[in-house]
Amino acid sequence: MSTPLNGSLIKAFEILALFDEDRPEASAATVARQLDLNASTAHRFLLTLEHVGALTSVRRGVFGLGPRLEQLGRLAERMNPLPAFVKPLLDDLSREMAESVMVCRLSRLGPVCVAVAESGRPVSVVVKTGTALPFRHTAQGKLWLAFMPEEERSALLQQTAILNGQAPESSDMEKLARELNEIRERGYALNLGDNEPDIAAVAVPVRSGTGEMIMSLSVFGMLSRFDKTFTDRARRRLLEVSDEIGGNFVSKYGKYNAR
Amino acid sequence: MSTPLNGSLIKAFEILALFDEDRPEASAATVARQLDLNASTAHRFLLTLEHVGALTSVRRGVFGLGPRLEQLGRLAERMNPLPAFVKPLLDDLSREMAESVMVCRLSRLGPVCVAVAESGRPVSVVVKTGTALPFRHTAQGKLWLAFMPEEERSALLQQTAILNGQAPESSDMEKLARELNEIRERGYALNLGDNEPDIAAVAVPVRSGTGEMIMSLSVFGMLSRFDKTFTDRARRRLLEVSDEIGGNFVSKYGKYNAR
DNA sequence: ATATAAATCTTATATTTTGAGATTTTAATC
DNA sequence: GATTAAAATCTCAAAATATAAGATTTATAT
Repeated sequence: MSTPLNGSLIKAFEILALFDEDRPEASAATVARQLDLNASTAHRFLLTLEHVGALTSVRRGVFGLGPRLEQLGRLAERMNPLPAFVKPLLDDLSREMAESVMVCRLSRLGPVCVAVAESGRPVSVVVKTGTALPFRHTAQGKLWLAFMPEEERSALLQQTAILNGQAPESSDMEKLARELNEIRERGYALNLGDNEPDIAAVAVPVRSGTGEMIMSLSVFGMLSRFDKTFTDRARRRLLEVSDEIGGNFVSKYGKYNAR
Repeated sequence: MSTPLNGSLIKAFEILALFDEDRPEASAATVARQLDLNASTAHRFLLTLEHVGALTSVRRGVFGLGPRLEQLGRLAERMNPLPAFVKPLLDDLSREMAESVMVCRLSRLGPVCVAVAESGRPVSVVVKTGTALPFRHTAQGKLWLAFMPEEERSALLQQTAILNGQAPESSDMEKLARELNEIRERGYALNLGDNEPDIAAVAVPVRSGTGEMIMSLSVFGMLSRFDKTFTDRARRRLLEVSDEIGGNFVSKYGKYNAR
């Protein structure tokens, strides 16, 4: 057969997978029970994971996720392969639509552009990779809000308001909630000059195999060029390409939750 | 002696430590050379790390950090032990100063309050953990800006400006640069009503063993109570406690880079 | 004080990991 | 096209380590 894998390492990551919001800490007894390991083996794994910084000792016998994972996680985010994967697809789509196209992942700052193909038109909108878009008033931002869990959306909107130094009006929140409902039903988001007067965008979700939104894919450009014919065509093409990205990226890179 | 550690797992994390900005990808040959491993062993580790999602295959034989690390990193950040560690120290200091005291870590949103001890005064400033402070005009924000690398500061200021929908004036930038220079020379930052008219704060860096800033420690309260005598005393005490936090936290949890 | 459960340590043996060597793949050169 | 060299990948017996049974220590409740 092919190269066998290292069983210890697999077990170690199974241990790391035990931690989540509902289980922020674990003891050797917990690990032993959950993974059907001998207590001594569980204890040794925990001590080793602590030694490498992946876990940290909360108190005697109890461990939580550690700083090394934070560091590696941040490094991994800065280096992920997504941009290289989608760029060729974006280039093709951009040529076809004769507008700029981008893919965004979610960050706490808002949807962050991770890959962009520019239209090459003399007058067009320029967005650089790494740019975070506002959640409110952009197609990408509203799309992410529409498809994220309610508690997360509330927390995020509150954070954004604090940063902007203003409290959201409740009538604004209701209007937004209605709009997000529409987006969920339609399956795409539109911006016709809401954020910047002359800028328009159509955005669709890219989904993982289990249906959750992992990226947004959008066409954007000058408002004057986004008539109904164009936006309908864009929406359809975007949804086709997003299916292609979702399917191929997942099969190539495994389940990839961008959030 | 005590419980022996699992050597395979240690080696796996040594492999993960090979990746950084200057080495975003690695092959089995690279790993074998860097860690003095047999090529087959190196190959097996890489395949196993890919299997668990810690690495991802960029192309045949070449791997980069993978999505599982991103997920674990984000989870770890949400659950780190820092708040529990510093809270008793903050409580003591808050009682001594008769003002509120907090520790912030850096996030892209700004310094985020991870632990706070409130003063218990009838009229005082309330900040909750999880709250992100603005970079501009707060003592904590300016402190972080002062001690972060130039490229990172520029990128961050640009991001913040985009989110706020305004471009920074160049005279503002020069004024800020002078102010950040002062902060670096003094070793602490002050806010006397810059952000909110009635709020004052003194903030100092907490450093790791290698000298980089890993947290900010600050006293904050009503401006009317922050005369020169108080701010001088606060600054001195903060610097003493920050040394204590930096030394103890690092020895307990290892090198902990909050950024 | 006693009892119990869990954390931690010890150590012989069972199991897995290792690495030498074989095979396959790829890229460069002629 | 053929040849060469380096690296990726696979195979399998020997070496090394991981495992787990059992002992000891610790903490908590009564």
